[in-house]
Amino acid sequence: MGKKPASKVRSKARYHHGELREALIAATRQLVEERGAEKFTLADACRVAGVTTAAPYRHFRGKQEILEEIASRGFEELRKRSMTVVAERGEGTLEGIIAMGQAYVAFAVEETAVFRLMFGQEPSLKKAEHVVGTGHDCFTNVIDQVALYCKRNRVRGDAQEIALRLWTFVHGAASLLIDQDYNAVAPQIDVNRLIASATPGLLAASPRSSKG
Amino acid sequence: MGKKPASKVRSKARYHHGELREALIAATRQLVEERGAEKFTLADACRVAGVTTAAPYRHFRGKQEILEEIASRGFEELRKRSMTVVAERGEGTLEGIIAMGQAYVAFAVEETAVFRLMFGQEPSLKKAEHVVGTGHDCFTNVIDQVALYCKRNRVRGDAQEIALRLWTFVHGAASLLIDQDYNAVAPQIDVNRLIASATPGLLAASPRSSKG
DNA sequence: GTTGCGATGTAAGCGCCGCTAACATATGTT
DNA sequence: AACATATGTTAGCGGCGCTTACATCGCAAC
Repeated sequence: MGKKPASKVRSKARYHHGELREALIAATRQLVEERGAEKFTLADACRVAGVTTAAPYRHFRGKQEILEEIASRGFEELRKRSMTVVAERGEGTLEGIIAMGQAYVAFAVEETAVFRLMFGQEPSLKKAEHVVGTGHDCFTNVIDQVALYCKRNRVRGDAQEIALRLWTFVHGAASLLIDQDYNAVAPQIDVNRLIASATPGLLAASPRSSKG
Repeated sequence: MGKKPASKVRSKARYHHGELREALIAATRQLVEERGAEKFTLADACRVAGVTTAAPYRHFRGKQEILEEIASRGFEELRKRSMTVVAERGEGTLEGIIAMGQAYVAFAVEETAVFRLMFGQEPSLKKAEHVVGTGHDCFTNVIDQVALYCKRNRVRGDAQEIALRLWTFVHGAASLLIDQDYNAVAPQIDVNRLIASATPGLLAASPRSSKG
């Protein structure tokens, strides 16, 4: 009992971790992906990283700030994926645009918790400048592709509005899929096919709609 | 109404509340709408209802079960709204279907927190039978309208798939709107117009080839 | 009307959380 | 070597979800 400097099983019970910031981000990301962002506790992340629960406050203002960092990195990765996929399928083509949508959903499925953080309701995240900034860059990419498509195919219509339609649809698909809301209604749905089949209709110019 | 002789006037500090279950549901709904479902604490609801924090456990298994009840009632209200709006605009018409989508978004805007509960990721809600059931009924309504529309307009295509497309789009619009994700990209967006302009394209049968 | 009992509320308390303040240790510059 | 700073620890505050044991109420049987 009492105090003693007895070493633990750990090779070297360092007093200082050394890379605690990154270690906490990694632990948080893992735990959030496992148990969901709502059930995540900072204390658990501390245990994974092997530090006490007060340690994180040397690197982050609080729990929220770790989540912000993860969301911001998520936008960067999503943008990277989009650009990669479009480069493979062809800039400004229908196939490229469909592939972007499918990549969006794939990201949501593979990094569900990060995706939820990125687009969730947490108001403090909406105010974090670098989060909003990376998100905006991400969308600009879509507009560019749509504008190019419209130009090539002589589609009359605002590229921004068409891009918004596409984003809306694809985001809906991703949300309903990861929240398992399709299950009660169409458990066997193939979302990639759904996107491929809906995209052409969304890419058309706005029809003269009969008021709404 | 007054099948019960219970005193309507709040007498002084009764030991028994009398209608605690409903009072807690009401308090929860209010608090969740004010501060968000994640920040909501059962203890606060108890304070609003004027009881101790142990009282709810006579009526609910725990915090989660109150939220389930609210989600379930939300589905019922959403279905009611949908049916009302379609009855006004015309069964199986384009206008009726657009109006349903707009009603969906209106519900999400007016009852944001309830909407999030209904379609959120909380896994325990997905297992609650009456929640899933009412959600399913809600969607069946959409399929019926689309099927009727397709028959009248001789659209070849699976009504279920087309309904899924519509739901996907409209759910995406509602999500992006209430999570304020449009803000970083198109702050002035008119979602009702977006729905009206996108719906015709979504109602078409799956194209066998894109234009050109 | 009294009595007994189930339903419903309170009081007290456990373990966990986010966060803070004061203290201890490591790191690097001079 | 000595200090300044960065980084981790110990101890603790208030709050939460939930449980157990006790108090009170309402109603039915006698």
